Amino acid sequence: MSVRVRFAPSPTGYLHIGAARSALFNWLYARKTGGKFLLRIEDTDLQRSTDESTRSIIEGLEWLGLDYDEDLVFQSDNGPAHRAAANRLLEEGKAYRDFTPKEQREDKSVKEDISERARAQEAEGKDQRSNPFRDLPKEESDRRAAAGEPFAVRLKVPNKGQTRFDDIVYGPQERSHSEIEDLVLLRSDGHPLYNLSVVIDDIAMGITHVIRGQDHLTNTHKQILLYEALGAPVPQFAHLPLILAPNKGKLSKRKHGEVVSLTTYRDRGFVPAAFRNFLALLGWAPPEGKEVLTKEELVEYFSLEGINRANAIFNFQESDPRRWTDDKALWMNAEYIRTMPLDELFPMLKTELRANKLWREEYDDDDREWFSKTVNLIRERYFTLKDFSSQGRAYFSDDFDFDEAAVNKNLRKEPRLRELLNGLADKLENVEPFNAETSEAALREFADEAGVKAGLLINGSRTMLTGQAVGPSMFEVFDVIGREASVTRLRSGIPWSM
RNA sequence: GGCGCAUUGGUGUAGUCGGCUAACACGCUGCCCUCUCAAGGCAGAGACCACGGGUUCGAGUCCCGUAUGCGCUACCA
Repeated sequence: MSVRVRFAPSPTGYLHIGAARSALFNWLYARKTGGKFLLRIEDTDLQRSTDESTRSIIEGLEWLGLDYDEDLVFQSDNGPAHRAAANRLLEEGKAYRDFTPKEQREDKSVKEDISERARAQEAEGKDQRSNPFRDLPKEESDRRAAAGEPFAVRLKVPNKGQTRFDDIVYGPQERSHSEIEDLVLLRSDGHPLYNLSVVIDDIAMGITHVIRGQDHLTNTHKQILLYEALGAPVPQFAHLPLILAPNKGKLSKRKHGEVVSLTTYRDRGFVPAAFRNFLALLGWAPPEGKEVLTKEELVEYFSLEGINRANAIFNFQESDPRRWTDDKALWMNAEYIRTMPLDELFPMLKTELRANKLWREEYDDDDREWFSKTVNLIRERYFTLKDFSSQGRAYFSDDFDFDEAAVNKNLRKEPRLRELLNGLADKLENVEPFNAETSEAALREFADEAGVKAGLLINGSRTMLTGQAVGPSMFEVFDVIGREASVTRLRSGIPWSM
């Protein structure tokens, strides 16, 4: 039987990186096994679900390069099927109507509520199975329902026995039925609940392997009970360790802000392949230790068995702007930027430069060679695509800012420098041809004549030409900026009047 | 409260059937290179493998217990 997996997010906000990682693992497994990767939007919570969120999920997957097969499924379209399944179980006596009035519950105190109820139940000697309606005769149940009395539908969990399954990641799992309550399938307003919906939809979609977050590990037993009640084959399960915040708590938008949202990485200049690569390494390790892997290599090496069981911490420091996200993610991105084929980098650069009005169409044809050379020169020290339009601005435009610290360090320190740099400009004006070698020779010669260290002129030039104190080899910069612009910039009065 | 899962340097992980002087990557420190910053090269710091006990000639690896963290326990998803 061929593998069918799915990614089933609920569209209640941005795509969380944890969810993105689940999607990745599902996708990898499908591609590895030649199976299908399906996408289902779990939009049954109408209040919280938005179209915008659905769009961002689809865009996010696309950005990561995770293409899905077959048609997109909206869970909300399957409401009737969910209800029909619940009613069938009711007919077959595998579920029952619970006429207990619905309890109002405050969302914030659920956790305490649960504990309190559990303690109270224990004190009264009740167990999960103590529901007065569990064994209500069918006729009476039918009569009360017909009379219009509201009811929820609950699964009749067997008193004795246990469910067991072999999780591909976590190994054999066993849970006694006595630990499982009679879960609600249908609310009293007829709305199907999560556990029912997933199971029905997974059956309908022919899912063979359920790969999802570890937060569903214990609930899996309930779902297995449903598969069995429904007479459907139980899929294989593989639960993934969770991704936690540095304090080992939940990674949430409210607490941690934009770091958890996938779109942030797109917007802040990540190369999709780099982020995908980083994500794959959270909870999984390639068998041979090589960590920088192409999409194809990820598919080749991936296996569910290789997934780690302990939760991973997403390591970032909110207080430090340089560590706004995980160090390794940033490193991975830089690694991709400086080593990936230019052909693949160009489209991303085009988008980035265009957004900042730094793109010129000639970069695609006449100036292609110059553009390649320039990008190659500067990409080595950049971490994100954004750096090309910020730190790299001076390479693509004459209109750039001077970094004040750089001006202080490289220009103001030496009073004669303004005059010297003007002299250098005069000298460079007559260098023929103008390139890295000749500009170097000219600069060194000029330094000798003036009796100053070459470094003084080099560093000064760097700041005059790029506005910064750091950057590539100065002579390469002269070459790339060109004679005309170099000379003009050397003579500029701007930094001197700052 | 109950149940489940996890626990290897700051972080991500590797450690097959028990032999480890505990490996790799990121980060960190220093040196080299050098016109700066990176990259690269080299060197290094950092883990009594959560703790306690047991089995064994020998335990990160097996068993039991404890602690801590996380998850689930909803007419949320």
